[in-house]
Amino acid sequence: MSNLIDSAKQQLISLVEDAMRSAVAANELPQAETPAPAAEIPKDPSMGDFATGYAMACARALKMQPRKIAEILCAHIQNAISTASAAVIYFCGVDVAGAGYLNFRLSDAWYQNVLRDIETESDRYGYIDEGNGRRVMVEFVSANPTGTMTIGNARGGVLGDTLAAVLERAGFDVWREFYVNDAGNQVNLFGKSMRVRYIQLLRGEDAIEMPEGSYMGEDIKALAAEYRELYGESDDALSEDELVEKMIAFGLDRNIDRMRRDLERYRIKYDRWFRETELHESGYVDDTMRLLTERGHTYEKDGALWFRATDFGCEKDEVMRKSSGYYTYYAVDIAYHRDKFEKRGFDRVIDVLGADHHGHTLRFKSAMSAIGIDPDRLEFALMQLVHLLRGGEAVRMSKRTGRAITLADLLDEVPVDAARFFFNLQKPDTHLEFDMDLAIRSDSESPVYYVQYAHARICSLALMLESESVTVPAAGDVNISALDSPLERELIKALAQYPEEIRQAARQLDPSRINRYLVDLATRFHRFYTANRIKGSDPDVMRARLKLADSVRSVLCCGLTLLGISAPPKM
RNA sequence: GCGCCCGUAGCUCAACGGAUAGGGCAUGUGCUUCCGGAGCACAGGGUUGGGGGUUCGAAUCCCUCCGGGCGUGCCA
Repeated sequence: MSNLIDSAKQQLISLVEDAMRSAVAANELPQAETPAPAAEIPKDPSMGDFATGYAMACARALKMQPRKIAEILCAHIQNAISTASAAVIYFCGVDVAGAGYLNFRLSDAWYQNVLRDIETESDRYGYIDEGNGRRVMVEFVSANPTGTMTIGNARGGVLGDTLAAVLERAGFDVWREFYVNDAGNQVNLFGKSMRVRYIQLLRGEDAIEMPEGSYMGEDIKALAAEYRELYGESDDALSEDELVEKMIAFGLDRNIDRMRRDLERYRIKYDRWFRETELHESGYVDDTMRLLTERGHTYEKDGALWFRATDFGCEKDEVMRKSSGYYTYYAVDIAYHRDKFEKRGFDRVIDVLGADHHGHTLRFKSAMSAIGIDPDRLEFALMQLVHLLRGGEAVRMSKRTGRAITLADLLDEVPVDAARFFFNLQKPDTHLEFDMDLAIRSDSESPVYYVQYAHARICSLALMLESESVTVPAAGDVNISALDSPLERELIKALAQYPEEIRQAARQLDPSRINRYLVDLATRFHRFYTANRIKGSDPDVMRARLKLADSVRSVLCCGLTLLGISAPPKM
């Protein structure tokens, strides 16, 4: 449960605040309303491990030169540092730089604590208690069961799954859910399309035409063929409605089963596959519409039931129940989200959606307000769509044409480790270009191998030293001053950054931070490892460096595990 | 038309409002009697789409224009 980056920042802020009070008390600085100090990490470590531009921020309020303010504060902080107990103070020095920056140097105690935390927390390192056990549901993929999953679902799957993993480590009680749209127009069309293909199989292509708007994909033909194999040819005698209904049940079961298998292959497992039909059958949609009406948020027009969405800032009102008597997807989704919050008691709900659904966000929040649920409890992780390239050309994705590259195709060609890493390398709100050809030959090029290689390298080093009776020492036995080069200090700081990355990833709903962090950590390790011999060094130095390397191994393993990627000891 | 997202090196992406805007790929030059060369070091590459504004300080916030993506259904 440690976060030494954050602890150091807090301590820095306290030191600055105390110094401010002391300086005012000593009449060195005037009493004034000043902004709260903020700690930052300079890009260039030669400017300190931590810094604050507080003196600059105060210049206007104090009507003094920032540099002068900084010098006064600096003297008080130096005094505080020198009189504090070495065991609890994270800084060993502070100085004034530039226009008025206060630059802080970390103490040996801080560095030693980093290694100690990684050792004691082991595979739980990076777990923080930001969530305090609050229950959060992450709903993701939720692909339409009338078709196959696409490359876009490959990105959404990794985003949702790793976001859930990040939230777990941030201290939330996390639930993964897949919403199955197994009712409505699309499903009906799906059944009708299958029926026509089935009849064509029995009586020939010319016997019956695919109606306008049908699902034209090969997958529908394949399902019809499977159906024929299972049930024979006698179902030709059923009425159209009977046959369609039977085919829907059959087709959905097949497709959902396939999705489940493909996702498991992709290392994604859900706590629940929630069926839309359940909301209809239990009467919960009716009940939710009744609630909406009771609260005065609906009206009838042209034979349809409308939701007064404009009362909540939407552009226009929305149909809840069509004049045909059927509910719209939107009405059902309102009931579904009410179920998440009211029936099942989740504190937060995060929906992972493709950016083409961004128009939903305000509508959903409005509906939550309308039924008395705080809309801030519902959040959206929007993900830009994937542009798939093959042979240098864009591949269009369409369920209807069946020309799309599916998730299953992807997994046939690209190793799961690489796919999971690649799709989560960029922030969700950037368009992602996925070059199939590049991914396939990515064995040695993908950044995932770079990270795994660092891990494997350390494992084999430890193994080799062990054969010479050199084992990894305990953190308390490490002479931290033996790790005094900039590369080593930077590497330890990078290790300390991991819990902070989890926190930021959880706050920003951006798990791709972890991927970039791991690449950065691996880079720092490779640099350190190239520059510093371990085997054959002075025993004190060797043991300290070995401990450092082993700490890197441990954190790389934590991060890769979080991402659902293997951390092999050999490659 | 209106709304949301994006525009950073040849390509692809980073950068709590902070100091000289960084990494990867690609290009060029080097590094192995020694712990894994799937690695490392160095180099070239930029008016952060244009123009205003806010302030000690802007890739970041505000306005405006340009360019791209996506929405804007009694589809889901």
